[in-house]
Amino acid sequence: MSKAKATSIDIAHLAGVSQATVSRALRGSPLVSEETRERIRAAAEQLRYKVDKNASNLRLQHSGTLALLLFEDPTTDGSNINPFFLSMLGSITRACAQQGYDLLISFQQFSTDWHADYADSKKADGIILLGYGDYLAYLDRLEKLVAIGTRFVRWGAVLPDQPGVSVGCDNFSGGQAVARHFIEQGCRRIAFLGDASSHYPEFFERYRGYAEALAQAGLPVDRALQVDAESTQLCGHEAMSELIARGEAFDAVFAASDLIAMGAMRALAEHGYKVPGDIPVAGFDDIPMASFANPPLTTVLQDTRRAGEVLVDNLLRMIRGEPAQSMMLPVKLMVRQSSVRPA
Amino acid sequence: MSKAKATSIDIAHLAGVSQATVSRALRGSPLVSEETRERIRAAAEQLRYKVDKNASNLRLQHSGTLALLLFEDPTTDGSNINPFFLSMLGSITRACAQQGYDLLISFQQFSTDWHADYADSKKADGIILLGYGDYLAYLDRLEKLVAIGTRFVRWGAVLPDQPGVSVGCDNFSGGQAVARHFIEQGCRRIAFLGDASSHYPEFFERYRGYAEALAQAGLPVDRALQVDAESTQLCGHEAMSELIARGEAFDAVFAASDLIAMGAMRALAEHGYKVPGDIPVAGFDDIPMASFANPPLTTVLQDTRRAGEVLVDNLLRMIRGEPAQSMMLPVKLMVRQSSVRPA
DNA sequence: CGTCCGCCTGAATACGTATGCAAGACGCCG
DNA sequence: CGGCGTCTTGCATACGTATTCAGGCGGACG
Repeated sequence: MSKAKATSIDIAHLAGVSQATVSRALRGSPLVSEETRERIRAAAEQLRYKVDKNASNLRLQHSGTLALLLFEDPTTDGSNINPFFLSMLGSITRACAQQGYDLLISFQQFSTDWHADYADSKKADGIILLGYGDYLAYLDRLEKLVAIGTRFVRWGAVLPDQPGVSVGCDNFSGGQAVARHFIEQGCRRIAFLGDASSHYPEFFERYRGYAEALAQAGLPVDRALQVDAESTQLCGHEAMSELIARGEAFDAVFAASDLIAMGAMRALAEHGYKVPGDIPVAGFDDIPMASFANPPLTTVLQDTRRAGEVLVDNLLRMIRGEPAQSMMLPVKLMVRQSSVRPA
Repeated sequence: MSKAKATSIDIAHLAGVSQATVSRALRGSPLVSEETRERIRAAAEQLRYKVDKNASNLRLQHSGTLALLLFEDPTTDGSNINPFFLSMLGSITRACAQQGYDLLISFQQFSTDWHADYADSKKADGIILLGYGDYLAYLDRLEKLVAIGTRFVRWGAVLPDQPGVSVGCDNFSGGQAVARHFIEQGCRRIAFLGDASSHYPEFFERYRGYAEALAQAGLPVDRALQVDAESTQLCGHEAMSELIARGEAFDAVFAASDLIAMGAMRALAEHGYKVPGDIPVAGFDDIPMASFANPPLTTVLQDTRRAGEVLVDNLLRMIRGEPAQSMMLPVKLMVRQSSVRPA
């Protein structure tokens, strides 16, 4: 085995043609005769030749790669990533592979100045943005990305007049479905655990759906039943404990994410509440853990597989210069044991 | 905003120097005076210049990128990836970032002919191999990788005389610890759910540790208590059901992975066994789900954070031409409720 | 005053591929 | 026999950066 990697010139030499012909042959150009192509293919095989992507990309001015930027709350210690995003990551990877693109992934502190390094440096043809965080603080960066013409799509709440293309699930309907599910069982004071401000529009949409369902049923929306919480078990535990400490009466808990719900269930148990007997609970996301919780957690399924495909598809469309649109994906209420009061 | 990306020549023009000086200045060469460097930095800032990685990599003959190849059993439907590997992925990403490398990830069907495309095509300087699968079938590919001089490390069982560098946890001791934990509680017929052949050396090592602990306690190793299972909940459920159907008496279950354990617990419940009252259960991996199982699952913790660091560190060492060694990481038994019989 | 040296800069080139342009071979038609 | 079109190939060049080599400038020293 010779040490140096073979180049197209080596192949040309071996096959008795010019380097240009080698390049054409291997890229499937119709200009080269089948006979020559076969000879070149054999030579390439023999020398274990692989096209040098750096050279190729430089020449072609694209990279055949997408970048996935995963933002994290600086609060999380980092060893365990939000499982919902991991699930998205899996489906995005798969969608990329299917389209013949490589995927570069990078974890970003939400605070750092990331802008569009990957795209600017031509390491990636486009960017996928994923992660919770303070949306309003984030907005001006999105605008900057649009201004400099970076191709990107983001996962998150889909709202009117957003910069760039966004894909997200129908958080509003999801929130509505959960609240209705509780209302149908006779619950009247449903707590909401999760931030509910425009800084966190995904949670906010879930909250708005919940509030809408209450209003439609003629029930009051009591802000005393809402407690801020980021999407971690710890925050869920704290939020639940705080609500209990407030002494406010409640007869159901809607957590804005499954992690929050699991923390809340633990806190409820610690305070002697039975789930769902005393207090039914529901979450949002349908992470794999949800169906293994004790009791199995009612939640709202986001179709991550579909989401990954849509994200990648939209991004590739932008890269090709075709029009791309923001899109809202349907959700599905998964009723499990945690939310159903025994009759 | 001009459409075309700025190049080093544009910067040179603007700063009134040559392209060579721009390159030197931005790479921190001591050859350029501080005053000039500052002028160039300002010009680069103004034009939003970013080094073109493709050109840079072509010139430097390296990519500043590592590739992570994640193998999957063809059996899994693919929408959900083994959470343990996701956890590894998270820690590897982090370790890469810390070292200033980008990470390219790719899911591979175990059967496809992957060899070393990423490294050969210079998209990555080295490769990390991750995933279960038939080790013996896989071996000749590893040997081929070594033969063509591809830099790679793999996660898996660490055995004598393996091709290349491997990093894995101490599966043998882990298996031993679990078995001892059961034996101390008076269990004598401990079932083992998971493949136990040299085709799946990680599980096999766990099995060997288990067998060793039994032998040391003077207990017989009964092959009738072992059932093959791959690392999914479904397989765990099937394996457990089969063992019950066999009518073989058993008084504890050691599952070779947490997913298997969770499937097994469900099967036990379906057949009316209480865990841990009737049958204590333990798993392996300590995936995040384990502590949320019902009851919380006793398992063996693999330190994925450390594992990621060691993998990346070893790989970078190889890339730099320094010596790298296979390495076995310690494990820790996490005793939770699922394995402790009420007194 | 000439020479040498240290410090900084520019010209030129290489990295490996893809493609526009020109041209050779061949056949066909006028 | 010349001209034209088709099919295939080679030559030359461009992509943007990093580095080698050569040289200019000023000061110090003999």
